Amino acid sequence: MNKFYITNAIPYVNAAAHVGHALEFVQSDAIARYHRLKGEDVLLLCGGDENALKNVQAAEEAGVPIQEFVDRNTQAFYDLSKKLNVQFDVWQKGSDKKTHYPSSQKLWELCDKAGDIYKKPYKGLYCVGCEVFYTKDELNKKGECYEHPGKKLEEVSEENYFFKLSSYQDKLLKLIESDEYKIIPEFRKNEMLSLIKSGLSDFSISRTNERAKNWGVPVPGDDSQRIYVWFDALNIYQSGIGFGRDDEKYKKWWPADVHVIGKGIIRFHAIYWPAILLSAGLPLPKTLFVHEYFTVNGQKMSKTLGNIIDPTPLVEKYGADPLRYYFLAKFSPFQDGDFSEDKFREVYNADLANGLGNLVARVAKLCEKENFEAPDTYKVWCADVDKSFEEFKFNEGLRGIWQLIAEADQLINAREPWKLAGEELSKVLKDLVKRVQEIGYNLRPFLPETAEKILPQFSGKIKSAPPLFPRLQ
RNA sequence: GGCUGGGUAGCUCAAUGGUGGAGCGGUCGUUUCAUAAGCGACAGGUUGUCGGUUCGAUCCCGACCCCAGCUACCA
Repeated sequence: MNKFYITNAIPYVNAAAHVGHALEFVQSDAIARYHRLKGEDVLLLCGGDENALKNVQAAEEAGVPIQEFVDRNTQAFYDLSKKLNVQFDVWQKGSDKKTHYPSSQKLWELCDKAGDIYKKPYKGLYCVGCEVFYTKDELNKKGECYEHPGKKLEEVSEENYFFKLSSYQDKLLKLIESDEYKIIPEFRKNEMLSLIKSGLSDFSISRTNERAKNWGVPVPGDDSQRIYVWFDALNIYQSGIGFGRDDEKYKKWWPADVHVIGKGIIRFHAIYWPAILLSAGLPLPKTLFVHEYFTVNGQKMSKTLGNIIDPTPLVEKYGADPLRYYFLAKFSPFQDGDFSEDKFREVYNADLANGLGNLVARVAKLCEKENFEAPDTYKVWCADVDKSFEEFKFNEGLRGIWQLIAEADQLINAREPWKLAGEELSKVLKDLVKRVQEIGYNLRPFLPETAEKILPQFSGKIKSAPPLFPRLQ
């Protein structure tokens, strides 16, 4: 049995989840379910990026101890995943001292042994908002960072450890160019290639305890420093499957078959991460699937704009599958798409209530009246669905399924089964039931709850049931 | 500023170097198995602007305008 290891990006837990997180959860879950249903041995991982300094700041602001703060926030993300019927097999917390700490320290030691970690005094412009050092050419005309215009940068000097990213420029270029580490979509791959060609600089991978406020994974062999963000956060993909503590498990699952991420963190996944793994002598992930973002009225969601949409009330109001459908069917993963509840409601009525739900209801009723007994479930994957998971174009797979729904509706109108009887009627019903079974079967990775209602309803004696998706007024 | 993506019917998007398509919404007709659902029909949009290449461009080239994103701690 083939293993398939997929990771969802580790949410940054300094703030609450928004619909964008929900989108990625659902995408990862659909991919994982598809491969699981294909008979592969699948593991889907997510977790909490908890060691970042912003968490410390946010916790202080909230007046809550750091650990309690990250536990609470991470839990909120996990709860959201459950509400969306997303099945994470592993939820790895970055602040877990037993599992994650030793794993990140091992990774550090491997890179250190390879001679890729060195200490040097670093003097730089530090943005307190970003918790990051910038070089002059990374700042706007006023010498401020783009994320926090109006905020003056501090000149800070401290000794940090650095990772020799510059040594891996040529190797990375080859690996990405050849698709040995495949970046999807193509335009993101090209973006990364040109970034690598423009030259890579070494990056800082530690902070003093003071700056880190004693939060995060201690640097092995130097208790005055903590491992800094990305070196540690990316390693959750490994620590969650036993790296550094359970070799058997790690060897079974690593490397990741797919990392699912949003475009905002592509550099770290496309460049930092493979370089770190190369240094440590570990296998590289196979595919990086980079999705775009939700916008609201054409603009990015941001705290400063105050246009962040909380998915939780939406799931509670409409249920997981309607949202999953809207996310997966009505957006291209490779293009920003505008999210709106009004549009969602329109889609709900048109596609779910009038389309899928109504078809299931009308066929069920026709069968019930005839005491029709279903033949075995028709178990065939649609070509559109297979293709959509190969290419990560979930919207196209669902479009294919909705084509089947339209064809079934057309068939009913054409054959008018309510006017038929006997042999002729059962032939039509048999055909219709087969179609509904096919639809239910293919719906499983996308709308698991709905599929789990349709398939049992259309086996054995078929009975009418309450509407799958009551029409919204 | 640099880089990326995009500007096509009310909305969301697709398409090809050769008389501009789909879905949704809307309008009209029709059916009754069904969730006031289904089916059928209709929709005239100077395909961002200006030039160029071409027998011919929405699709190729150039310039420009507009929108969005990334610019090293964003799903």
